[in-house]
Amino acid sequence: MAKPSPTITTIAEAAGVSIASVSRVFNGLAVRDATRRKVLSAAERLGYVPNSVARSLKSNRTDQIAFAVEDIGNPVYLAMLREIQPVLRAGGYRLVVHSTGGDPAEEIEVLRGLGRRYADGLIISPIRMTGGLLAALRGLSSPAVVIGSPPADAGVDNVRADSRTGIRLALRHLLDSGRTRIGFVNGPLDTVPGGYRDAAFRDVLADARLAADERLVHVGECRRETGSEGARRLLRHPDGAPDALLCANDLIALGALDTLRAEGYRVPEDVAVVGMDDTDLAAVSWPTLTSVCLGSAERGRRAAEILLDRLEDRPDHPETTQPPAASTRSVTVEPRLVVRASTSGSDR
Amino acid sequence: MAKPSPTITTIAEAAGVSIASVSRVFNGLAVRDATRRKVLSAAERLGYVPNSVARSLKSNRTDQIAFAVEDIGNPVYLAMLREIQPVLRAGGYRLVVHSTGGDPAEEIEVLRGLGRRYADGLIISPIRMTGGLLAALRGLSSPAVVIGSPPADAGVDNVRADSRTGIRLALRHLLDSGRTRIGFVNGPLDTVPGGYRDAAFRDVLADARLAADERLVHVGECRRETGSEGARRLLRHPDGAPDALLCANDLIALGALDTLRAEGYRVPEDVAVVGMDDTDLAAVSWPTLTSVCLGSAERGRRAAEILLDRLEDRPDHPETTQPPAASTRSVTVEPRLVVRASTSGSDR
DNA sequence: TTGTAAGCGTTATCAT
DNA sequence: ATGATAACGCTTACAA
Repeated sequence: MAKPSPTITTIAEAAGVSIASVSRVFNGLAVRDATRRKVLSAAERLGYVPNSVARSLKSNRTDQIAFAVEDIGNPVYLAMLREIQPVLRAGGYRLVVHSTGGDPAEEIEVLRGLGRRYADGLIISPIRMTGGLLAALRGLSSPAVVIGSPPADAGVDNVRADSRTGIRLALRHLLDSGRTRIGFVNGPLDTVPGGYRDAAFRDVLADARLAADERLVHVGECRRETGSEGARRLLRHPDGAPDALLCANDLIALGALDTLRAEGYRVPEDVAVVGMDDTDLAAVSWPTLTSVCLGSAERGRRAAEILLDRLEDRPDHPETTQPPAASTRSVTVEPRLVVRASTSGSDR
Repeated sequence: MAKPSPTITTIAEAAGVSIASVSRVFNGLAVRDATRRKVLSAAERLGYVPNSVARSLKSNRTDQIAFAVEDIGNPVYLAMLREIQPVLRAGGYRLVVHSTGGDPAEEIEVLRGLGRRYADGLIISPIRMTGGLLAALRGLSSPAVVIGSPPADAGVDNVRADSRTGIRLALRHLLDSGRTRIGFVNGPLDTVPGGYRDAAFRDVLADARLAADERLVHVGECRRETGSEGARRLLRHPDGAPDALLCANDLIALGALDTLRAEGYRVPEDVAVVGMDDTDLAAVSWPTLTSVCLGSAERGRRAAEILLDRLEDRPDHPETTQPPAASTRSVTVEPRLVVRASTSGSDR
């Protein structure tokens, strides 16, 4: 006996009222007390639960937000998710999570999916800002917030990190502690943060009147192996090993630590190491890792808040003239250096 | 000019065909080639995208699966999510993620939400199996899979870990390497795995003819601080420090390592340490942590597969007599010991 | 092959 | 305050 879920019609009949009254009861509209009681008791008895799909069809809202990232297993994106979830929940939204594997085609697919109106809004943290992606974003009918750095004319709300300043903080810290031969292990240059980091590294060194030395720069993937390989290579520098390694993220830094340990260098005495993103791993590694916090968590939270704002602003009657679509919002979250043992002998 | 999204009606008019034909084209049903072309070109021109909500209302499917856990930031649940996502994606489902904060009331709320039919199925990994939760699960109209250990008569598909065997593996490993005074830092006893671990610990010691010593057992939360405190307490044992510490999860083990290091014990020479769950942290800590892998990732994958099976079995016509509702499926994933430096001096 | 029309379960606009 | 009734955008008999 597959009980066909009761609908307002079922309840209306059972309670001897019209479907309109049932609807009113469940929407908290004005009804006589007696009616409300009849409806509620019938609903209770028959186990009625409102159908959110039907409601969505009428109201044109799904109470869902999509969150799309390259890999939800990545601690950086996870940190965003952790902050986004409670904010949206408080706003009455469910969260649909997409892990796109960094494939721009699949990211665009997610955007097209949004056109199907299964979600009321989108938070996306694209790994690469391709033209197709930006076009798809622009064509979106629902509000979206980008966590990342789209070009200013992209016309989309965004929350960005400041990896330039992050690099600067890290380098200043190293220079201040007397390091002068600083190696740099970066991730792919064709990503937005990768490019920024590279430029910032060179700028800051120039400011400090230190010559750029290509043999002190290694480019690879954002993985632990890159850190190991990069460190191995940079340590072989003809003028001797560098006295510090700046790494594009914590995973790379951990790989570098592996190599340093294997090759008998002391950290931080012989070589100081700095990571980026300040993930959980930084506090756990040995020695604990100095890392630049780029504010993933805060960026997630801000993005969610901005999206909720946009969602609230949209009246139920799309015909109504909108308050002149408050122009694109762009927020930058300040980086913060978290000093731990890998650069400062003092804490264990 | 808020362009009201085009619907099949718009397209039908533009293409000079009926809405049925438009629908057929988008569902890959038989239509004359000329018709298909007309429809597709109109759709392309007007930027038509099918409305998934309307489709859901008719078809009674949402193509969404809900995944509910206590805290999506917990590496164990994250490992599940990472495996679940691609499986469901391949099956054509989106993933709605709920982080309930471990509040049974909120878990039940998620289940009630399911009644609203915003998802076709559910994977849930409850931290505590309360009666209310089990009742809510039983009352569910959609298929659900529990990652955890509901009672056999709960009548719900489940994928369970075997923490008993996990504890056994860890203890055997320690005993085999000559440790005899083994401390145990456990999490809350009123959770299912917590209880199992406690019982298993005592059983295995009894099997090995070792007396249980309450002063070698510490119970706390599943947090790093518990590990530090627990280790601190157990090290003060009147007969001297234990020669091994078994910890209920990796986080606790990291806390224990902190204390051991602070108090000058060598790991593993003086005290061996074993964690559980084999999270990313285990490979990163120093020394790297021997840990019992309870198969979170595999459990996630299996749960998703089972759910997809159930979903496939359900005919579009609920009236049709079902194949006798293949009785409840219960799968147990075997634990696996991952030996690292914290118990075996040999690897670095 | 195609079109007409009847729902799917709501919400919202009318009268009453 | 309540009840008919018309949407919402789609799928699907049933007819043609």
